[in-house]
Amino acid sequence: MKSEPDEVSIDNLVRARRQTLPWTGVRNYQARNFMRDQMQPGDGVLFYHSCCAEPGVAGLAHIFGRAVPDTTQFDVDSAYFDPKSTHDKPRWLQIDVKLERKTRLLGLPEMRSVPELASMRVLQRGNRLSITPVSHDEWLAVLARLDR
DNA sequence: GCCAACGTTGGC
DNA sequence: GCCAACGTTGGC
Repeated sequence: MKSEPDEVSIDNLVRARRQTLPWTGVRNYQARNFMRDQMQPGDGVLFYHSCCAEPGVAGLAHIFGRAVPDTTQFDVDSAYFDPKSTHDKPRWLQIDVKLERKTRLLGLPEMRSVPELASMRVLQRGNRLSITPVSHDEWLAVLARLDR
């Protein structure tokens, strides 16, 4: 799951109450559908910092609970307000993410150097999805690399 | 349903 | 700040 650290960083998650944050602001249907259809409570999450000086995996987390309507879509004061969404038919979803641990930064150049991560979705050219699946092998490769 | 225009993302 | 890439929008 990608986030701009200026918006929400791994340190925000470390300091959050119960070390849990609602993942709000996803405004892409494919990413929303991952939350709705694919993500299960307990699923592992790689917390990835994007759009910053040092992009890369900054921590590990897991999914807590199920996807529910994103509260920010109804908040007129939010940058994520969506006037076309209704309470009856909410368009966007959020899901709780709970910290596992902050890790050392596994930076993008290092990730690109790992053969097992060559086809990782988040690293593909042109990928703009803020939520992308991670295969079991990719997960293991990231964990192994973090232990170095 | 097509497709050009536009806005956003994200690495550098 | 630049630029490539992509998703969304809206006219037709």
